[in-house]
Amino acid sequence: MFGQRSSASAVGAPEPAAELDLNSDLNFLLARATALSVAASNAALATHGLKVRSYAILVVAASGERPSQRDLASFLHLDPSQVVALVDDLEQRGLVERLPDPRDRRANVVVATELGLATVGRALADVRGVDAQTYAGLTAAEAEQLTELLRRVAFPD
Amino acid sequence: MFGQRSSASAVGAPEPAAELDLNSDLNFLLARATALSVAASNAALATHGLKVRSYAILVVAASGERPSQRDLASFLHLDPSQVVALVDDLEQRGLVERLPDPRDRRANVVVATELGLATVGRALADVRGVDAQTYAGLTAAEAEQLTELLRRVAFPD
DNA sequence: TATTGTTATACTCTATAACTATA
DNA sequence: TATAGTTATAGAGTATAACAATA
Repeated sequence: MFGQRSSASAVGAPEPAAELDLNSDLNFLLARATALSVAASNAALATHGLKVRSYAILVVAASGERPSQRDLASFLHLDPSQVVALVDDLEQRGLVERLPDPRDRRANVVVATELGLATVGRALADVRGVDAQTYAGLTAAEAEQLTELLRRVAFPD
Repeated sequence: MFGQRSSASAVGAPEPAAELDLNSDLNFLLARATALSVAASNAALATHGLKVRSYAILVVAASGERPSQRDLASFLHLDPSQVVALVDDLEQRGLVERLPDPRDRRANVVVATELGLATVGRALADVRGVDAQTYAGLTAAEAEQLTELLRRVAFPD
């Protein structure tokens, strides 16, 4: 069902509006592709005790950027109060540290520990593994193309 | 912050792993683009008392496909128990009807009413309006290209 | 025996407001 | 006066198991 639009409606049924085809709807395709991506990523991350949100925090903490919790919140589109809980969890497991920001005594800088760096490296490899399945329908060039188009949507500037 | 990778880390900081750049990560860009899309769509749909999930149900109900609740669940990646609540809401507001499936007395077929068709038409127009903003960074050809690439990811067959 | 719709339940995710300490 | 982190809480979204009617 829903593979292609039926060319004729059932006799007597109210006429459906024209362009009501979710298979061509960017919002719908985006949501569905993301659902597959998140499910696959979470499966790959479960081995490491991570989910997409905690993994994203860990990746940025391991990037060398030394983000504050506020930076993490705005970059990852999370509420600051959610970052607290996520960093709490990662810190208790020894994957990240909260370090004082020398330039603002209100702020914490979140940095991955050595264990955190090792963990994110292994997690990344596993995510790449499931990505091969998730994006199996695309060639490498198409995946690169998709990345560029999505970047323009995700970061409108 | 995070606009481009810093070329040099702070002295003495642990060396970050190489390809830890979320700005090039398909999973991350997909999630972020979807978050923007959902927020914009929900804002456009609020006027009509809809959100993306109830809107999706209504769109399929208005498509002439005459889906069962089970069809809706699998196509929209929802649990059948969620479809119950969503269809309840739409039915109570007179936007869809549950009709008996002549070929299976267990199943309901979900069909948009005349009011539902009118509503989905107006909602669609408003969603198209915010889409112009959401995808403003893309030309029409690029949006079409993105649609095709996402379709291959969202429907792996 | 399997499937459709349904109910109940719990768990995750997300959003909001208020507080404290610093700026 | 505004901002960073925190706490508490409620709402939305999601997942699971079990049940009655029907296949």
